[in-house]
Amino acid sequence: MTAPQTGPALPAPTLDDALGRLRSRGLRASTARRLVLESLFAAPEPVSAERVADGLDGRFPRSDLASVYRNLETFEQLGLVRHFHLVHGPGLYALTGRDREYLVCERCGAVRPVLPDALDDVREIVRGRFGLLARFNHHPLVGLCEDCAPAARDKEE
Amino acid sequence: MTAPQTGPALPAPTLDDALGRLRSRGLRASTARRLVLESLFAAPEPVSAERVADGLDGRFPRSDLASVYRNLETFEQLGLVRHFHLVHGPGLYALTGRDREYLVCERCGAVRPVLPDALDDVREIVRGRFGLLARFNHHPLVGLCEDCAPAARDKEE
DNA sequence: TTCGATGCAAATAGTTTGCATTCTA
DNA sequence: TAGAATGCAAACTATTTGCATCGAA
Repeated sequence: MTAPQTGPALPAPTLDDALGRLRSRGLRASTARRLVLESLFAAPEPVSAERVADGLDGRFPRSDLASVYRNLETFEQLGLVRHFHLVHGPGLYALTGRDREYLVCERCGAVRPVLPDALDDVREIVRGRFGLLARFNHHPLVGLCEDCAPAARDKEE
Repeated sequence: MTAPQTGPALPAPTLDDALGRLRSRGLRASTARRLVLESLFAAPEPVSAERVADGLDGRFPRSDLASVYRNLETFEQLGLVRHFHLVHGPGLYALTGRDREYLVCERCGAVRPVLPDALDDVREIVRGRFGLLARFNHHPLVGLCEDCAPAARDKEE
């Protein structure tokens, strides 16, 4: 298992910028990598590796899924990309510089992205009490949304 | 997909109690089910389905993994069992009445179980601000522990 | 004597790895 | 042209499902 290197989160504003970052580290700006990056720049929302491999549902040529995973990991190590997990489904990838934290309903799956500072006071409580620096950008804060809480309460007590 | 029924969380203090609960719902107290319950009563810590199938690493006779999953789900619907996910690895199962919430370090995997009321003020903030009833018993509160926070900060900024 | 439950095998989702081939620097 | 990256297949982890058989009530 490779050490979990998150990499410095230095967003690349343009595709050429990102390719330049690759080259400057001695990595190669291959067609396959360009394709993945194009998809990420084109996607308004975080996307799964599979959607990237599908060329964003056909908007770009297909690429190999295994290579997409490898390349997304490379980009993540360079700080170009971040990925996170919602409760269900595949991991989602997005360019850095668009970072959010996520709240998810474990019952209906509803996702709510929030700006990181919206949870700073929570972070402060958890850090003070348990010495843990809480982060909700890679794994979300999970709970029950207003629609689901009543139904769940009935079943539980 | 079956509707996510959590079931009323009524702990069964003894094995016979749990078997009785099965019978009272018209379900059968089979040998396989007895075996799973024995493992859960014998385990001091939450256990994976695989460890249960292995008879708690040989302390009990083996059982079929698929049946173990089926039975754990049945028990969960009866409110006898709860399961939760840490960041890595399989889901973990434990008898109800031992409920905890979990804090996990996303970098080193360190797990810290806490009593549910230790996070009540966090719950209150999140509910007030986002209308989400936060729960950290099924999916943990994830962050960086004191050992890992400095290393991660270096790589990220 | 019924259904409910079992055990085996096979399928599933998401992701990773091995390896011969291809392409970039 | 050397070594990085690709593409395909195969492995992998955790879990679920189909189905013929078995067994508890």
